[in-house]
Amino acid sequence: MATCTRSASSRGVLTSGRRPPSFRAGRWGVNGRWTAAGDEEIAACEGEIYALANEEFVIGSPQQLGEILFEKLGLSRKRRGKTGYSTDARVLQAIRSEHEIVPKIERWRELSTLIKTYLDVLPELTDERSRIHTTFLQAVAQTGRLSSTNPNMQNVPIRTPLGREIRGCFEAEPGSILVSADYSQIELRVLAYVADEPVLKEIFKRGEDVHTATASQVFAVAAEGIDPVMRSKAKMINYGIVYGLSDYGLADRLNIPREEAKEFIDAYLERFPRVASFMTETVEQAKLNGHVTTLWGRRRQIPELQARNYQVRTLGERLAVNTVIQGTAADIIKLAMVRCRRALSESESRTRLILTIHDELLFEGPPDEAAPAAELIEREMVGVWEREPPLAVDVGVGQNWLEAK
DNA sequence: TCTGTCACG
DNA sequence: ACGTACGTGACAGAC
Repeated sequence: MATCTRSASSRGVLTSGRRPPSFRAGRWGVNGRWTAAGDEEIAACEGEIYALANEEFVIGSPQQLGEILFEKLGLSRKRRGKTGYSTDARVLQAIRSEHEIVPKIERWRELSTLIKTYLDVLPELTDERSRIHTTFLQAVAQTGRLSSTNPNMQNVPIRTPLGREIRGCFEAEPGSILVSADYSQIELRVLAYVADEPVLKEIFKRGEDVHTATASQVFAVAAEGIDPVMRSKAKMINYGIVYGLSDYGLADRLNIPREEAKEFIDAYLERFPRVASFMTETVEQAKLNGHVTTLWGRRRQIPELQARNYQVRTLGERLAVNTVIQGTAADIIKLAMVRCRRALSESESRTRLILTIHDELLFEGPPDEAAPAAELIEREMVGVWEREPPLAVDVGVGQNWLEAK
């Protein structure tokens, strides 16, 4: 992979270098059986869905699916888009218990997405060494992040059990090993710093689990009393704050009444008051200047703030706050890439940076170098930032990308 | 070509 | 009262 500094490419395009992660045909043979199983399960799903709907239709058409669910079967209509009622994953989740067809559709969606987008495509993109080469775009994402295309290596599945199988298909070259290093909750740490919020900073300085600690603050319950449901609500609130969520948005995502969502947000802002003032001050400044800047001076113009249209203007307000946080995190990982490459080179390491995914760096190198390389990488990533709260990095080593994570 | 959906962070 | 979470890229269906 070529190094990615801000001046690296005037055309804004970088291709990954000689050693991208491989997607091995051998391994694929094993998974060939799995894909066959996937195809069979999809076919079975289809049959069951048609039987429950009492007709055949194109399941992949949101229009036709909407007619079946909301007109023929009379299920609850949630959000609507430009052309009709939404049938997206959140809607299906909310109406899952209303009809047994819904879980079948959810399963069909999961299988068909993973097979069509990844399993059918990636093996076709391997080179003669079974390796895959992505292209990084440096001048697309408005926040300063890199993006990845053809194929997009920054959205390889991991969240579901099936998705994890796909992640595991990316293997180190024979005789090499992968080292994955990711920043832990980098955006929330950046928020704690830029907002100078003492309670949030303290959570990170103590090394506590930030979502559990937030749940404890918001719900006024001791950390020991926080169950997984409360923690996941707090996680939603934590990230929602970074993105500028509304009570309506939180209510929709947590499937709770709007009043309750409003109470959660109010409780959060009361417990972390400097986050509230950071948001209003950032928006105020952005309205005056017409732009925001990240900690390292990356600038984003936000013309939306001048719009007369309310919807566009409030979008501008969310962009202002989010760009400072996401953009600063992008600055940090770019600096980390430069530092890691330089330090590996100076120590005459044979370990190479092969992929960057917003808060994660992936390296490949000789197995006997993995331990010292992991130590070096962690040191360089943490060392980008000498502020409070500190950054934290999780490092893993493995033969494939799933094991390394 | 647009829209909806969904994969990741 | 408004409309309702940020940033991407890929795929399928509708027009």
